[in-house]
Amino acid sequence: MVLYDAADLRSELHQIGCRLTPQREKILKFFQNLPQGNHLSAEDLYHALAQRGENISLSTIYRSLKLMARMGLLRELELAEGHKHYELNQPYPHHHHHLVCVQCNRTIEFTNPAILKTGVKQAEKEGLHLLDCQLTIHAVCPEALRRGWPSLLPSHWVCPRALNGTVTGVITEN
Amino acid sequence: MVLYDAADLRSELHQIGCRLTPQREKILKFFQNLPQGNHLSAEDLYHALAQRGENISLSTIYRSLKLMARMGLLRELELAEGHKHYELNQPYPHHHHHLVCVQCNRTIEFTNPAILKTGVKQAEKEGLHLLDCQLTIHAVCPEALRRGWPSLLPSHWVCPRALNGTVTGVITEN
DNA sequence: GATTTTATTGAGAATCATTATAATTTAGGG
DNA sequence: CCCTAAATTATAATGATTCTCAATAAAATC
Ligand SMILES: [Zn+2]
Ligand SMILES: [Zn+2]
Ligand SMILES: [Zn+2]
Ligand SMILES: [Zn+2]
Repeated sequence: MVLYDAADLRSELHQIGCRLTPQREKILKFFQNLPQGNHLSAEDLYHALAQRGENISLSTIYRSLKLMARMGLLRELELAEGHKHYELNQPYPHHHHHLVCVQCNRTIEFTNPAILKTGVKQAEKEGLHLLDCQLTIHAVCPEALRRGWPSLLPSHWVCPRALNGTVTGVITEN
Repeated sequence: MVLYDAADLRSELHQIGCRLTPQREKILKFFQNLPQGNHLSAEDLYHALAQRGENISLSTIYRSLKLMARMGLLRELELAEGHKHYELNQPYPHHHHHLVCVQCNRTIEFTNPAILKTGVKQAEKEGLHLLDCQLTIHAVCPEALRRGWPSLLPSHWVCPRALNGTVTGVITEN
């Protein structure tokens, strides 16, 4: 786990012409003390801090999250909920990915170094500078499947799961 | 490439208690005729169809995109722009992933069967029904790096790229 | 330490994407 | 062809995020 103290953070900020403020310090510290596996929205963070007596305005929360994500201190996640979530950005070997149930939003983390390697290779191949690399697996729990969800899937839908499956419709070579 | 004609689409829709409408037919057909590598937002699609003289209301566009994504006909993508993008959902072996420049939004597709395998394995392990599996690689082009972007990255930021890199701050075992 | 400069904060307005509402139209089973 | 439920449309409403600007506070300079 990588820890930035106030001095580290000040130094990182100064390098890009930004200042260390109590708000930024508290936000980063909050993420550092958050148990692994938590993914907070701006609103989540706002309320969590408020509960601790730290009243940081929502504007500042949004601004800080974006800034710190750009700085590489936080990681911005698109899970399955319509708003962004953030977590501490842990470099390899703590880099991980997410499996999300689109029905109940349960999120499971898993590591897989091969994926990061793929990202490194792909970015290199295209001459780009890699920033992040996220595998997001969308799924539904069996309970959800039983009621509601399956009715919206074509009965024979086999996509990505179907490594060798058949599909209806005309299949043409492309 | 998988092609659904009107009859196929009607059948898919009827299975879930929905009707075939000219709007739905036109939208699907539009995606089927779209060159590989295009990723349209709702607004994009709205305008593209309008240009062809097909005036489908934005509400219907939004509703159809969501429906078809749930049906597995389309794939919903979270690229780097603040709105969703859609493409035809091609099952394996056409399943692919995306490398995005967060500066210019250029998006490059690539295939990698190992990633889908990881998704299948992970979902299975957790007892979930896999729906989709997307590796999204965020990067910036060198031009962007030169001006602007690098200034917002700590000079020594090495994350995910740094398979063996060093990081400032206190590193503790976790 | 006081002064000056400039980034940052906070409250609220504004914007953007998306979803909901309700009246009208239409698909498709009978 | 008729009837009912589903779908479309225009519009309002929502929700997340960003913007604006006056007030505040870092930190560079004196
Ligand atoms: Zn995580
Ligand atoms: Zn959430
Ligand atoms: Zn694509
Ligand atoms: Zn776009």
